[in-house]
Amino acid sequence: MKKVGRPRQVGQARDTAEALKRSALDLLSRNSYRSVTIKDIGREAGLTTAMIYYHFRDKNDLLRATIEYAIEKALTRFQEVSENIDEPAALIHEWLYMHVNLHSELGKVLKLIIDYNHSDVQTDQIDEAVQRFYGTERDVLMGCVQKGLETGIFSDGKPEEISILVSTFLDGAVLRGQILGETDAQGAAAIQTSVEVFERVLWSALGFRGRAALSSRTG
Amino acid sequence: MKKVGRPRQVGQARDTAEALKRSALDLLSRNSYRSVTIKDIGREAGLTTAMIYYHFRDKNDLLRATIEYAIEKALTRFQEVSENIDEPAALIHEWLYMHVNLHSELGKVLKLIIDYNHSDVQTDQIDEAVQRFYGTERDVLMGCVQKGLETGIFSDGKPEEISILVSTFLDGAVLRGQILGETDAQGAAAIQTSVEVFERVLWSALGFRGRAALSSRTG
DNA sequence: GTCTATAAAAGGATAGAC
DNA sequence: GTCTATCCTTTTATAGAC
Repeated sequence: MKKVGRPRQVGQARDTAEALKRSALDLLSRNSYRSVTIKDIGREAGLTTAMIYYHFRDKNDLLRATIEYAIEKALTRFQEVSENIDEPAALIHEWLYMHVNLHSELGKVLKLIIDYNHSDVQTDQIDEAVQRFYGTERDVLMGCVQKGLETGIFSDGKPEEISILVSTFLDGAVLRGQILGETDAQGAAAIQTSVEVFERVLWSALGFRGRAALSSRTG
Repeated sequence: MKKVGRPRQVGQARDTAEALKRSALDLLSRNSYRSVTIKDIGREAGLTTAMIYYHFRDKNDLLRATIEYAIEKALTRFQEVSENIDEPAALIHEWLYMHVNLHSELGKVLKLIIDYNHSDVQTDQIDEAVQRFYGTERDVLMGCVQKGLETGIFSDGKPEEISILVSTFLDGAVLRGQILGETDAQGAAAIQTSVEVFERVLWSALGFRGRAALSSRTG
């Protein structure tokens, strides 16, 4: 069922819709859904409110599109990291520090998910995107532990449990970055410290004894 | 400068103000500040909107009072736990499981703090209350580690680092409880699992070898 | 201390011109 | 595809009776 006929300025349209989503993401990561107005979003994108209703059904629809946009962008990052690293300990290491480096982006996603969960807007589409988001993390982490146990570099830990442990901790770390550091540097520093400590503790929980080689690369 | 003269129905007034704060807390823990209306809060408390303006300056003032109210209640709980337990490992254990048992209350506080941080309402009073909240946790945890190292039941770990590790993790756990379990049981289960795993990992990080005696009490 | 009624402002949404 | 102008609803806040 492909759309035919003349696609008039369709490139332009996509740009505008995306500009609106970017503006919405930016504003929604700093303020709640209800406190960000249609006018705010339009102004931020250099457009008027009417344009939002041309590209989206209503404000809720823009929220849906924005959350999906943010999650898909984050998932792309997730894949870039996880596809290029085979060695389990190295991948976990990268996973942890990806959260330090991208704490600002990931903080926005987390903030949006929290906001969405506490809003009256509930759609299957977003629910699935959120599930995909956390599911990907779970798959990556469980896969790492599993593989590490098989190859013998890890001697301890259940994949399911470690996965929950890590992703719960990282949620906390990213959240702290959001709560503490309004100034970006402060947030980054807070996350960095806690992740460093956590990594050491994690290696110990996994019975991993080769961290010196890894941490010299990034730390 | 003490107020004298007849304090007409002053007890009643305090009750009403507190009822409003309780209603506000309840609604604000499930919805954002901007999406909760003055009318909602009034209705929840069985009163009209005008009463809010009798007891509080405006909506922002009610938010401020509500956050302080929630934080003070949580701090009271914190003290109840930390005052009655001397042994460091037992106190840390209780601290962790307090977050499981009170995940609903603490989730509300966390939600309010996040909301406050992302609102345009910024007051020194609340900032101080938030600092006191996290400061208390920090003091308790650092105190435990310090004492444990001195008495020799812990053989490893820096107080500052462990404190950051634990409180960051617990933020994540409580947040997960909020995100996942709209149903209270689900949230509790999710937190419980992750805290159990974390506790084991933590004892290992502290070089603590007596956990069997402790976990049999609560686990 | 509490209510009813209402003013005043803000926000979401649409119609119609270009 | 985009803008201007505007309508309608919701929400905050106040005045005044009881």
